[in-house]
Amino acid sequence: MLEFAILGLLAETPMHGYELRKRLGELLGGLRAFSFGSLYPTLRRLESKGLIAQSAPLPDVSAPPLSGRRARIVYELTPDGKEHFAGLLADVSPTAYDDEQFGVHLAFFAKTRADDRLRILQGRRRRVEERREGMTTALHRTAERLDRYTRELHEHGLEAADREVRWLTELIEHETTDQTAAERPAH
Amino acid sequence: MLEFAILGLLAETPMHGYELRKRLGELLGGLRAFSFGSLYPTLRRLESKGLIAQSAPLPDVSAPPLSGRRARIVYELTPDGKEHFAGLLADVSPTAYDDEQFGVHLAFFAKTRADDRLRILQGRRRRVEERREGMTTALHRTAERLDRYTRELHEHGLEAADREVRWLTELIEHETTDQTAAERPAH
DNA sequence: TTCGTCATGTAATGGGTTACATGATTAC
DNA sequence: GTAATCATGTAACCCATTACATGACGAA
Repeated sequence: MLEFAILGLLAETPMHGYELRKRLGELLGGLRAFSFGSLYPTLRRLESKGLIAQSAPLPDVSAPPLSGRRARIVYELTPDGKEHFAGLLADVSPTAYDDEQFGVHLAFFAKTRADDRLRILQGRRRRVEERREGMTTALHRTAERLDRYTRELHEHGLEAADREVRWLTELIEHETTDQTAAERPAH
Repeated sequence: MLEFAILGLLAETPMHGYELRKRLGELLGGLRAFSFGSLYPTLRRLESKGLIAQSAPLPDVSAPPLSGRRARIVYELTPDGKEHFAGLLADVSPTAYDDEQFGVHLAFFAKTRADDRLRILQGRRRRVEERREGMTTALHRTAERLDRYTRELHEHGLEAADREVRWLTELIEHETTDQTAAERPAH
C-alpha cells in the first residue's frame, strides 16, 4: 500500500520523504496519513530493491543557502521502479478491490489503462454489492434480537454500501461512454 | 479490538470459538470478519489473563451423542473478565472514536452507561468533523492540480463524512431526549 | 523563548493475516 | 463421492504503529 502510493507519487515528480508524507495525506483525501515510522523504512526498502534512488540535487542557484538546514534526501523512480509501478497499476486481481488498495488505485487512475480502469471499477462494485448482500441477509436473520444501536450501525453501513455502489455505477457509466467516444472518435 | 468484541459477546452468553466468529461478523454488520488465525490465539491469551475460562459443559441429555465430533471449547467470562469489560465500555478516551473501535463501542451501547454513550457519540462526531475539515481545506488547496478521479475520491469521502456527522447528530439528539425523559420521568 | 514546522531516522510492539494441518459430519 | 460446514489450532509473515532521538529554522 505505502509502497504503491510512494511509487505513484514519485512517478509524477521526485520528492523527499517529508513532502511525500504530506502529499500522501492529500492524495487519499485525509482518509489515511502514514507515520514517519513507516515512511522512512519503506523508502529504504524501496531503495534497496532498486525501485527508487536518491536523485543528485542539481546545484540550484536560486535556492536559499541551505545553511545549516538538514539535508533533504530526494528520491526518484529508477527504470525498474517505473516498470514495477506500471505492473501495480495493471493489477486487476481481487486485491485491487480491497478498501484501501482501491483508493490508491483510483488516485492513480489517470495513469491507468482505460480497460483496466473499467475492470477495477466493476470488480470493486461487485465486491461492495456482495458485502451489501451479506449485510442485508444478516440483518434479516438477526433483526429481532438486535438492539437499537446495533441496528443503527447495520443500517448506516448498509446505506454507505448503497451509496458507494451508486457512485461506482456513475463512474463506470462515465467510463464506458468515454471509451466509446475514444473508440469511434469520428462521429 | 478483537478482545473487546469477544468479551462483549461472551458477556451475553458463553460460546465456543467457531460460533464467536460468526457472531463477530454479524455484530459489525459484515464490515469486518476476523480470521481463525487471530481468533483462537486471542482466546488463549484472554484465558491466560484470567478474563475468560472454559466453562464445564453441562451433561446435556438432549444433545446428540457427540460421537466422534470434535469437542467444542465453550468459554465464559470470569468475574475479572466482567470487570475488565465494564472498564472497556466506560473508556471514553480518544481511542474510542477510532473508526473500528467506535463500531465495537456502538455495538455494545446497550450495555454502556447513558452519559458515556453521549460522550462517545460527541467525541466521534468531533473526530469526523475534523477529518471533514481537513478534507475540504486539502481539496481547496489542491483543487486545480487534481485529476477527475482523485477529485471524485475526495468528494465521495467528503460526502461520506457529512453523512456520518448527520447520522451521529441524530443519534445524539435521540440520546439527549431519552436522557431528559429518564431524568424527569414524572411529567 | 517557545512553539510550530521542517527533516530524518531507530526500536519495540501491535494486531492482525495467510497458509497449513487435522479430521469428523451433513447434505447433495 | 465430494463438497460445504463444523471445529481447533500453529507458524510465518506483513504492514503498519507509537515512542523515542536529534536538530535546525522562522515566527509570535
